[in-house]
Amino acid sequence: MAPASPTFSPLYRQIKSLMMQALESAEWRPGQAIPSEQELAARFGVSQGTVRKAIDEMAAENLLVRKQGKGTFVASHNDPRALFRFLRLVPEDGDLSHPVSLPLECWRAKAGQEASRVLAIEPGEPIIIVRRLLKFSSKPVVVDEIYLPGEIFQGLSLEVLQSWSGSLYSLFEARFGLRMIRAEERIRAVAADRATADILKVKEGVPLLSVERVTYTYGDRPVEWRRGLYSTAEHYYLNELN
Amino acid sequence: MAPASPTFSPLYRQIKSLMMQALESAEWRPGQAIPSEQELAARFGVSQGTVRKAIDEMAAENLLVRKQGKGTFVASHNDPRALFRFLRLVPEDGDLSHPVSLPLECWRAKAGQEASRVLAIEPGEPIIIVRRLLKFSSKPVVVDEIYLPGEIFQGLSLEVLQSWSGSLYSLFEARFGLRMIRAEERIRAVAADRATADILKVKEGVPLLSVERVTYTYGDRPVEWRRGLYSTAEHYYLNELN
DNA sequence: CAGTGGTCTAGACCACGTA
DNA sequence: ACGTGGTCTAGACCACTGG
Repeated sequence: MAPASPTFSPLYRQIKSLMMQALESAEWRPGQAIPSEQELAARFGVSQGTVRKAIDEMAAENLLVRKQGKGTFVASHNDPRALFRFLRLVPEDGDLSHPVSLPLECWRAKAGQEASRVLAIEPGEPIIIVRRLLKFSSKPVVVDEIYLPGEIFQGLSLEVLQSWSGSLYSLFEARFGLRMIRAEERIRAVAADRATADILKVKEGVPLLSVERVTYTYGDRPVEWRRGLYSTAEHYYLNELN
Repeated sequence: MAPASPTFSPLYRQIKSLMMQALESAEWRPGQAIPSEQELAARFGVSQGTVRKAIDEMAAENLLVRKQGKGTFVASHNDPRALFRFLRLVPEDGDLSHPVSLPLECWRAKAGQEASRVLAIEPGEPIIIVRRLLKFSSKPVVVDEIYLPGEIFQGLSLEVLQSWSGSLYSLFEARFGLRMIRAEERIRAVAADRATADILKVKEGVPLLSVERVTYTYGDRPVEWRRGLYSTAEHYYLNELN
């Protein structure tokens, strides 16, 4: 008898993967509209409903944004709705003012054991390390140390960082064509060391949140590794469990 | 001219809300199969596709679980897949053994300011407080203090807790007909007090994760407030950002 | 085999945004 | 008025499960 197909893939998933290619190859760029459902149906030779289901899934994954009456757009970190997608820290009082990013340092180095493992590059390959401070209402709350593959982020410097007014990820998107689509955070409680305590204006030894984040772009490629130390005296990390 | 309808609600959402009623009224119980899509379509007088879309949304919200060839089931906390839906703590080494819950105390009290606010009950109304320890591979890792509305949890006692082998929420579901469907966690870093340090076998003052959780049942009714203190020496809190 | 959910189609009509 | 996404229908066929 014929062997059961072990890898049945419905049409709409094949369409989806074609559309993913259009994203990865930058045929469709962040912020831009993609072709209408009718056009895509014609282009792929399927019905509108099938294209629709592919788009539905991609919208659910925050890759596309549908706007009734206007069209379907490639998600962008410039979109105000995406700004807080990765920052879960919230002020105790309901202060809504945007946090401000202050780049402190930016230097080059070679990947050590841990960085190479996390970023899936060879040990010794160039990386870029950024240190920056995050302020809420002028108060220092987060110190981040960010590790980036040098290969991808050529030309990144403290000047570039300081002259950019938007979020880090919108800079990465605009300047390096890199869209962050998913991240994992590992959270622990640690005691503030001397240097960090000074920057965050807390006492040495105060408990801080240690937030390690690995961020992925298309194809689950890790492209950022960062460790943040969060002062939780007047802020907390908010997580919604569904 | 006719006023524009300010509250347009598509058919499938109306169907969805009818199905939500069937859940809340316990017409359909956790673990049981709901009627087939065909039957529901007939019952509500709509096409199968419309029922389908309602079910799709509810499945996305973890209220229902579809099983091809078998039917659609009401989600249950007894389902092994649901066990880790609310516990995000993970051992540093990939140890997969289930954590064990050890109830320590259970007593009655009257709701204070904070408890009444969070649980949306009147100050002075009866509440039940549970303290319990969570062990991973026989090591104490989490101390929880859990506040429950006495109204709902009548008959809850230390004996009941100790004689239950499953998760807390599966107990709540089986014994009190309460299904937890959503939660918010507020996370901070704090120093271990003496009592907690003793229980978790760490030194006083060690940084711990403070995890405050409010859990909601159908209709966004808060029915649990708990505060956990997590030792993150050999474990971390894992959060996936999409 | 019958029954369930899963996919795909084609067509009609509605709501929204823009011009 | 037109084009977009959003809803709804009816029907055909496929994949999976269990008797």
